[in-house]
Amino acid sequence: MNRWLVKSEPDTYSWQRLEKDGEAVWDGVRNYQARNNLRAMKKGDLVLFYHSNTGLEVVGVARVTQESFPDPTADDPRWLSVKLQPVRPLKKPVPLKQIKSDSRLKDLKLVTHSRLSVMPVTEPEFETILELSK
DNA sequence: GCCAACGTTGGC
DNA sequence: GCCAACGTTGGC
Repeated sequence: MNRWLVKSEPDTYSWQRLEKDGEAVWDGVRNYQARNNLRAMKKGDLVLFYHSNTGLEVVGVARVTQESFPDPTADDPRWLSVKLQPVRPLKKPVPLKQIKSDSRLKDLKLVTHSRLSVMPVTEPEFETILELSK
């Protein structure tokens, strides 16, 4: 199983909305690197859900429920979407500030490549974030 | 609201 | 194919 992190501006699509909807089509990604990451997602992969712009914290864990398919909102079928379902909210959201100050997370793309919206997370990084959320 | 970082576009 | 100009993202 692989692990990922996706970013969303809560004003556009929040974790609370995902919980309410029960499942979401993760569309609108228009960046090649992010697209390649969507393509590599497998059903059952776990996904950290991060609020960008407002919030600036990891707020929940989601799961991939459908592997990549052409993004219904794109003209070009090469852009892809996946489906996500909420698993659980973090007891304590993990703020970017805390992520940046933890040496175990220094290679996380959220820190090193801040504009990427869909990124892989290693298992130790994933576990570290869950640990910080307790 | 500002600005740095990054990606994309388009002229040459 | 290079690079300047421009647009967008996202942290502060």
